[in-house]
Amino acid sequence: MSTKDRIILAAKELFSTKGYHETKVSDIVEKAGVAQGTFYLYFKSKEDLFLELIKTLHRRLMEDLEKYYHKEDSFEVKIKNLLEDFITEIYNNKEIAIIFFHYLLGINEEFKNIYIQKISDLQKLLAKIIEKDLPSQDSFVVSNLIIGYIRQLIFNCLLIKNESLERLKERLGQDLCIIFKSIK
Amino acid sequence: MSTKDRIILAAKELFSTKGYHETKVSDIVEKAGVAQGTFYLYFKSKEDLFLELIKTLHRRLMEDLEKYYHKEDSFEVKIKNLLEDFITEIYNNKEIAIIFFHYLLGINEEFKNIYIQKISDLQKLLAKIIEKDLPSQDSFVVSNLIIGYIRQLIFNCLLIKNESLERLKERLGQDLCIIFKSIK
Amino acid sequence: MSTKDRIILAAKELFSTKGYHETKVSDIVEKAGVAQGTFYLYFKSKEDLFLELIKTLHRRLMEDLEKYYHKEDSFEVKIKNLLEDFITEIYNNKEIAIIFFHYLLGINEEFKNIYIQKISDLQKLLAKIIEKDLPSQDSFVVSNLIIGYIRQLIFNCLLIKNESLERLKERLGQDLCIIFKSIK
Amino acid sequence: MSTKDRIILAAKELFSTKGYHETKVSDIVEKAGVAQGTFYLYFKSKEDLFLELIKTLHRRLMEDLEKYYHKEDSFEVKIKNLLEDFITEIYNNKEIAIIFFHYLLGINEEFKNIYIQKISDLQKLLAKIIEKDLPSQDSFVVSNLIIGYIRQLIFNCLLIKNESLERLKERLGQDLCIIFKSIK
DNA sequence: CATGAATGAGTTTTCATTCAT
DNA sequence: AATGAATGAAAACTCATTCAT
Repeated sequence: MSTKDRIILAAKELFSTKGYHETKVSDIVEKAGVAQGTFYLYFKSKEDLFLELIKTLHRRLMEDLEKYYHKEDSFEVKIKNLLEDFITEIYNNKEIAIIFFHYLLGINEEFKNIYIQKISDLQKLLAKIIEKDLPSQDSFVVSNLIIGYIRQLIFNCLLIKNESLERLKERLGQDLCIIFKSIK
Repeated sequence: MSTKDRIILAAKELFSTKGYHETKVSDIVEKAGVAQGTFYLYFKSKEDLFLELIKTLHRRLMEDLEKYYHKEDSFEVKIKNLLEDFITEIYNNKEIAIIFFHYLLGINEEFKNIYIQKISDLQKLLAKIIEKDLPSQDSFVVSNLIIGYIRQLIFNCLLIKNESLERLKERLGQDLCIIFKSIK
Repeated sequence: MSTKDRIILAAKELFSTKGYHETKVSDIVEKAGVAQGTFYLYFKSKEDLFLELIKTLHRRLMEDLEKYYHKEDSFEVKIKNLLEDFITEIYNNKEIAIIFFHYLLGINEEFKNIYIQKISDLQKLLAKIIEKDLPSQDSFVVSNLIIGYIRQLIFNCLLIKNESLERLKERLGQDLCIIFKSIK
Repeated sequence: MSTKDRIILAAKELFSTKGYHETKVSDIVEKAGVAQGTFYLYFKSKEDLFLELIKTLHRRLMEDLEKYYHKEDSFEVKIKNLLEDFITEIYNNKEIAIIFFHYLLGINEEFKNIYIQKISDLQKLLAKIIEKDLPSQDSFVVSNLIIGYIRQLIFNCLLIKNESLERLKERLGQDLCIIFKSIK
């Protein structure tokens, strides 16, 4: 693995365990097995690395959603597939997902604004996708509920219980029944 | 207002705007209009004050819920009254609610564990309350969904839009219809 | 002596001995007998303290010159008194004078520009003062020579030989004879 | 141009623009278009390169002066030719001249001593040359004034205005008239 | 000869906390 | 009770230098 990847891996794990401020650059480089200065060959600052992680996940989640914008499946099938893709991406980037959905908001004002912006991007795109099947006001409420649901799933299944991807999809299947009942 | 209250008021506002780490003791005392040393007459440390805020809100929310444990109303009436009381308490302690539900988890490992403990206390009590009307497995899922819903409400209505208590209750009423559809 | 003055005194001596970059904040606080953090109670940064020293001396030298702008003495008397006042001020702020006239230019680009600006301020004011007695082109050349002479005096008498104020004035007297010969 | 010369050229320009400390080895190699490690094939250290530049200019200036030690021209002709050679050498090594005459003194204690030593070498040789025409005490004062004059010329004409060699010699001619008036 | 990734000692700066008044 | 000057440990970041390729 490249030096840069070793640093990223160490950072992801530490940020998701200890939070942003309590993760020192010295923790990261120690875990990555490189010298302090090496960190700054690859990242301008601790903040720079942190935002790179956040932005990468955000871009991927957006791309995952975009693929569904033109899909012509039935509402329930589309939502089911979309959410399965979404939580697969999240599962494959557990640590950053935890950081993104649960830590980012409380770090400082700058990051708070980034969180609000990025979460609203996701929510709006989701709303646009389901607008074809629901009136626009409802699509907004539902997209909001879905984001909240995903966030809760990350907390319960990844942050607390560290469940497998299979278990995650299983839960999703069950919960979708309830959700569909409520919105149709 | 007493000196201690002035410090608490300043701290609540700053923590909820800037987060825990970015709020300096010097910011708090400046906003409270007292000297640096005065802070330590009333609080052992910055952490001590922070936890006092968190614990106070948590205790109040628990007390609000407990009152409903022995209520014999119908499920829907009980839940509706309970949530109205709950969000009223939250509204009256907006800043700490934001800190509690959105910031606490990401500060450090110690606070993460406190968050997990306290949020699970709330959720379990809620589950116990609705267990009378629902099978225990469902009560767990529903209490979980309700906490997630409340959290989302705090984010959208208090943190981002800063809406009034009336508007909050209005939304709650509308959303409960959907929620009840899904759980019955 | 106040803490701030102790820091300033230590800084002046160290900057004038070791230069700006080789003087560490840790050197200054050690010499001043205060803790590292104390430095930052009084100065925003090392640069901030350095510029405060420079600006204070520059302001004083400008004020010394300004007093002569409206004096109606003969050219030779005026110049003699003016230069005596000037070198007295310089003598009383030896260390900063050495920093100002000999070190400032070579520290970095920012300080280079400050030096060019401030030395040109002094030179222009001096030129204005002697313009009454000399044609404007000559006044420019002469003020330039005088600044150069003062600079050389600081190097030889203060930086290398550390001579007394009396010896400095004595030299000035002798040298002025030569200078007057050349410009009249 | 050889790799070594490319490094020297880059270093000269950077040192004379930004000063010693603010010029990083990474700046030099980037400007020279070579790799970081290549620097150390040709120079033991940054200091080593810097001193090589300084010593080379100093040796050349000393050699320029030495040629006049046995010249039997009249005082005025000798001084005029000598200074023309001197400023031609300086003009051809502008950047190092600026570093030598204006930056070296303020870098650190080691370089300060080197400056004092080298400038005093130059001044003493100059004094020896003019001792044949002037009493020894006067020769010292005059050599001192000449060095001060040269320094001022470098500041005004090379560092600030970047004038041509022709313009430099023109000024020298004019100024020498004044200087000769004062010392004879 | 040349490279450039890696090093780690060294520096500035921050800030929670203390304590004499 | 209240002050606020002083502390010093701890953190982010820099950069001259090395060395395996």
